[in-house]
Amino acid sequence: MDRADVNGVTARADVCSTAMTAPETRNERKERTRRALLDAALRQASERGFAALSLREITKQAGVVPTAFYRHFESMDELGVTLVEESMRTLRTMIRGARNTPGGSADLIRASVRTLSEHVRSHGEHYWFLVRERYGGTGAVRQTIGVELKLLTGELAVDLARFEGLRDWSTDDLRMLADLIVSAMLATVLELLEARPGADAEITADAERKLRLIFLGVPHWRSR
Amino acid sequence: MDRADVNGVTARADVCSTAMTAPETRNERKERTRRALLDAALRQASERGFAALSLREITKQAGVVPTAFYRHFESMDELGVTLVEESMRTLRTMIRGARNTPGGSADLIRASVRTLSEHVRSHGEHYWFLVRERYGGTGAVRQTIGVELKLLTGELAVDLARFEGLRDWSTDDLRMLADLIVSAMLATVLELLEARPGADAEITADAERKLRLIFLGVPHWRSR
DNA sequence: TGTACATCAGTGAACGCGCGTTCACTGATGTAC
DNA sequence: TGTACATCAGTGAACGCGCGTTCACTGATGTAC
Repeated sequence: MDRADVNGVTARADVCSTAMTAPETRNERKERTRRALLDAALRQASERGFAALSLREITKQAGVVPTAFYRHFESMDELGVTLVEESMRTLRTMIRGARNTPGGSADLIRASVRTLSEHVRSHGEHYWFLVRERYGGTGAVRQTIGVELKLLTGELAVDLARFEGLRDWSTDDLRMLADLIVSAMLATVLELLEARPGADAEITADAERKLRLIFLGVPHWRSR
Repeated sequence: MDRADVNGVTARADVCSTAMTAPETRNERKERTRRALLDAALRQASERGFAALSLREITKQAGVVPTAFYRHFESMDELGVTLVEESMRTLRTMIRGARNTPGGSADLIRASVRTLSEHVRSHGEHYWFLVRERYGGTGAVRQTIGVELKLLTGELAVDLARFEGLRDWSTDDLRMLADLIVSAMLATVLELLEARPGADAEITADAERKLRLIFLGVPHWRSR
């Protein structure tokens, strides 16, 4: 496969102009090329890392000539930041999903971990990208992810403050707890990504146990 | 600086052949070039990631012509694996140091975290390399680190088994606990590496609190 | 509706550059006698 | 100790390749009248 031929629309339109194929405006076609570029970049970045990407390979996979790249992005960095934003949106969606599950504390842990693992399975490339670039990346991409993760940790701390045994915890202790949870869950994400798909149940059970252990300590915590 | 001039020995030997400068055999000089290559590679890899290295830049920094590289390594991959081994040796030294500190449980946490943070400060490049390639790397380098980290976690689990409250824990629970500790400490390492040096005290205090919280849950753990 | 013009996504040739790797070489160090 | 030869770390020219980026272009789509 040499060209993905994203823009073979013209031919198709000629063949079945009277059928129900969308007429597709110039803007729509441009947007489609843009997506093809982002998708190709995400796929490659989640495999080899963003730093190893080449503009020429991306455009080739997107079925477009190298110079066309500049019609959509000013530089690879701009594309990278766009990918961070999209991946972060995925992550936030997951967290919102986990937050909104009803049920008691034990069920909440189980439900949250399940939400996490399903999300990792269905958005693997976004999670690969985030984990990879968080630790292995450079420049704007890496930094943006770091900042966004700190924000998410902060939000989680606020969520935690609403729980029974945590109401009287200091802000700083809550942040510490949120931090601990986030790093445990990031490790879980990496395990899920690296594992053969069959091992999901084992990994999620493990993640649940880690969270359970952490929360077992909560009632006995003294700030000083 | 164009050349590091690792091998400017001849000139020096000419000038002060009667002084106490080492005569330096051919083997010693070769070893010195090898080290210069490894050092240059480690420095660059810990900044930009191993995947972004170029053989030509490494040899330039080592003060040697590109083709000389092949006198020491068959490929960049071979050099990479050597770097993993050296970094892992550093990590193991640290863990051995932490293991051998005497004192009670609370002191042990404090002393271990201190050992960790001092080690990260004095071997920053090794830790950058490990963290970067563990998550962001590819191929042999990444895989080797993953395996070695699993081994270390296993050793930690064995260590934990000796503690009072953990004697009757199942092997699997101990591994889970060790896993949790390792991921929390890896997150701490990354924080230390990214922080301005002044923030060390804060970060280590935070790491201590995380470990304390985890161990608070231990007496209340029920395996099933 | 039909025509004349503007827009602009995608093209393709061309550029200079740093890359990894080959090869035959040089000349100081090491070794055998 | 002195000489003749072997070793081999480092050299430098050369190669073909994929890279990012420039530029003038084409021709379908969109717009104004």
